[in-house]
Amino acid sequence: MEKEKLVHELIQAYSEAYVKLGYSSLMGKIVALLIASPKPLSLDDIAEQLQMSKGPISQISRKLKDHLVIERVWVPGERKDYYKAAPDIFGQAFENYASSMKKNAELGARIGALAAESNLEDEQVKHIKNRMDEMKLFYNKMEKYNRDFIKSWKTEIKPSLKETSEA
Amino acid sequence: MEKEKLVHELIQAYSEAYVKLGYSSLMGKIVALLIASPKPLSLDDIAEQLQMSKGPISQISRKLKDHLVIERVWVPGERKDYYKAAPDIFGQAFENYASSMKKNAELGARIGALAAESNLEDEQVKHIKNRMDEMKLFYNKMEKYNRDFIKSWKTEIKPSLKETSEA
DNA sequence: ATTAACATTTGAAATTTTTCAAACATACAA
DNA sequence: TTGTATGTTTGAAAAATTTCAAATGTTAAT
Repeated sequence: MEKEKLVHELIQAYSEAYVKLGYSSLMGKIVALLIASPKPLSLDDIAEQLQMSKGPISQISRKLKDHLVIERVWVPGERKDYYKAAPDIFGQAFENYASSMKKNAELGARIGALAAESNLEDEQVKHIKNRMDEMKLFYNKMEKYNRDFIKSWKTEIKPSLKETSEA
Repeated sequence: MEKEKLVHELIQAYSEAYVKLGYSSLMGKIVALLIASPKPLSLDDIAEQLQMSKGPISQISRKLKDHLVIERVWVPGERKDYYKAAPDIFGQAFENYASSMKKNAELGARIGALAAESNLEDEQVKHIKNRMDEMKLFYNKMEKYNRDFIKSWKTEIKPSLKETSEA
């Protein structure tokens, strides 16, 4: 299979995966493109490869950079901005997801507390309280697993890779 | 705080959370409503509480049922369909997420294999291969953690709750 | 078999999101 | 300072999604 097809497939798959995760299709495409590129790409490069105007690419790239999934890098002698995938892009994406899950634990805690302040004699309120306690417990446990996983990835697994694809 | 406000807050929060996770707002609302309800609700009940027409509710409910997040239950003497939150709704939602993550490992494997079939002399192809290997490794490890977590939840943590909110 | 009570599908309307092209802003070079 | 190369914002157009109301199926009781 030729290189172009390879990259195209990756972009396609990422585009769909990102949509499924609630992000924009363009986000997935940019991420895939940068993952596939050994060299940093400029906004113009990205726009050209994706056949799109620069406006949305500028916005989405900034958002991705804010979320630490990609990085802006300086290329000597160049005036343009260049972007590349973050050194630990998979780990970083996971950390973003994990922090959004954290909010679920908080939600359980918050609504549970409100229920407790309310009338616990009421059958439905009692029911809600129970469900929220379960929710809190679930997402707190999950948080712990998430922390363990990312730690093991960062300290043991990832360092064992020899690629030296680092910045 | 009164009960209505409580439920309203939960619905609001779930609606937003579901959108953030890439599902529809209505999905989140239905889920929240069923979580908050001690009794199963009919499509009409849901439509009335959410102040919406029944069409979309019918569609989304079926989708939620297909994904095992809610269940259809038979209410004696009633002709209507009734729905309730799945007994382990949090665990089930997590399993759905975990299975979508599985696809990431598969993607890494698939594209990595394609790269290997291709010209590994090419710098970019080699780069892609490396990234895909990392991806595969990451999501495989994650899968293992996910399995461990859900197992521990189902066998140890959840059973320790005494609510008996089961079917 | 007919009717009544429901769920589901459908096509159009409303809404939201994405994208574009152009205007604008910024920073560097001359 | 002026001009040029670049990134960003913006308002409108295009596309996709959500919702509704009405039509259509489906099931169960009579």
